[in-house]
Amino acid sequence: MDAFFASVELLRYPQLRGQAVVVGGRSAQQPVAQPDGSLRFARLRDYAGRGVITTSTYEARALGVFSGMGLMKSAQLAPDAILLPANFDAYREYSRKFKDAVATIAPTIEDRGIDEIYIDLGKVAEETLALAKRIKQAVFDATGLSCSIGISPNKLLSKICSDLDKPDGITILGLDEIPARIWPLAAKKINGIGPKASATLARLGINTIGELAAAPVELLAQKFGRTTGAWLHRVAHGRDERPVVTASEPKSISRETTFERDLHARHDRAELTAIFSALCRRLADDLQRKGYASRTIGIKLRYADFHSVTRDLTLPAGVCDGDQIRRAAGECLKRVPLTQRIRLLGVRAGALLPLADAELIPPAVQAELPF
DNA sequence: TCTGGGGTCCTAGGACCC
DNA sequence: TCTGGGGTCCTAGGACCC
Repeated sequence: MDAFFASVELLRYPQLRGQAVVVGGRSAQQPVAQPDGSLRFARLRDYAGRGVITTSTYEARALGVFSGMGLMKSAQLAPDAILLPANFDAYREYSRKFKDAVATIAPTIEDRGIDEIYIDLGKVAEETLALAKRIKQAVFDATGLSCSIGISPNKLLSKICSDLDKPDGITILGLDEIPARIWPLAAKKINGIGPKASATLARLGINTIGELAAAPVELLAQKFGRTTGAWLHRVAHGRDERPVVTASEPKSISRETTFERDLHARHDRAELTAIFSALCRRLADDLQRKGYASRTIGIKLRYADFHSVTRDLTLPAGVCDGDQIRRAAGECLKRVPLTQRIRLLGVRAGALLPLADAELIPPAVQAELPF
């Protein structure tokens, strides 16, 4: 989906169309109704506090403002951009709508998050371009939103292609076109090559996918390890055999929060304890609502210097009760250094078991366990 | 007053078992 | 008179993605 969160907001506030708009910031102000009936929108320059941009419109991107950028920094680049708080319930609703719309045409769909899917078109007997147009039309009819589609022989290439003609684009690619259309692209366009790997590649003089394809696989194996080296070689040649996976079970569920100001374990103990317990309760709610128990409870701390640590604890059986999670997480907390101020606290449930057939730790037994 | 929140996958070492 | 070779589970960290 194109600029998904921002585009959903524009459905609600069509008067903002054509303007630089960003979504993000937990404490961002909702628009305020004016006496004349119009809405007054917050501007980036008015924002104070922590937070990042989750999505920006293409007009905002033209000003250098992208997802992941800190709001305070983006305010310097685009002080007049409109800032809207995120409305996740609405995004989930539109996510459901666009996926359902695609499923009426091609039901073999792999979920890749709130705004992205892979579709297996192998069994859909229709000319490719007409099919792509029909899918886009179905998405638009269901949501009023545009999307960009890449069609190719595999997921790796389709993912790259979907990005080549954004927004509202269609890119169709055959294997014979890899040298001309894929090799000139930056190596980090490959899903799985992030900042670290591209930096390592750059140090080897490898910047494009074509340069990666031409690199000796022994060199890649030497710098990245055998498995990753062989993978880099394969993907640079456009090779990918992964199937479209239509169903999967969650591996972990977590809740975390970044504080408005860094907190100290001793000095701000009461506040930290309240936040910690609230996170555990929300995690317990999530688990029960989704029908899972967890056998491994973990915590995450991010210190003021942004360095993070995790600790986890595997239990003899599953838990999904807030107090039990709180106690297990409390044990984890004891194993973590607490001298530096803390900016983030999180709680995670791993080793998930379907609640229906999970062996649980009864609360009465829990009291006797060493945590 | 840089740097969210929710995930997945991989690696690597140590404990423990046969 | 050194101490094999598998295997699984647990823990911690890190890269990466949406």
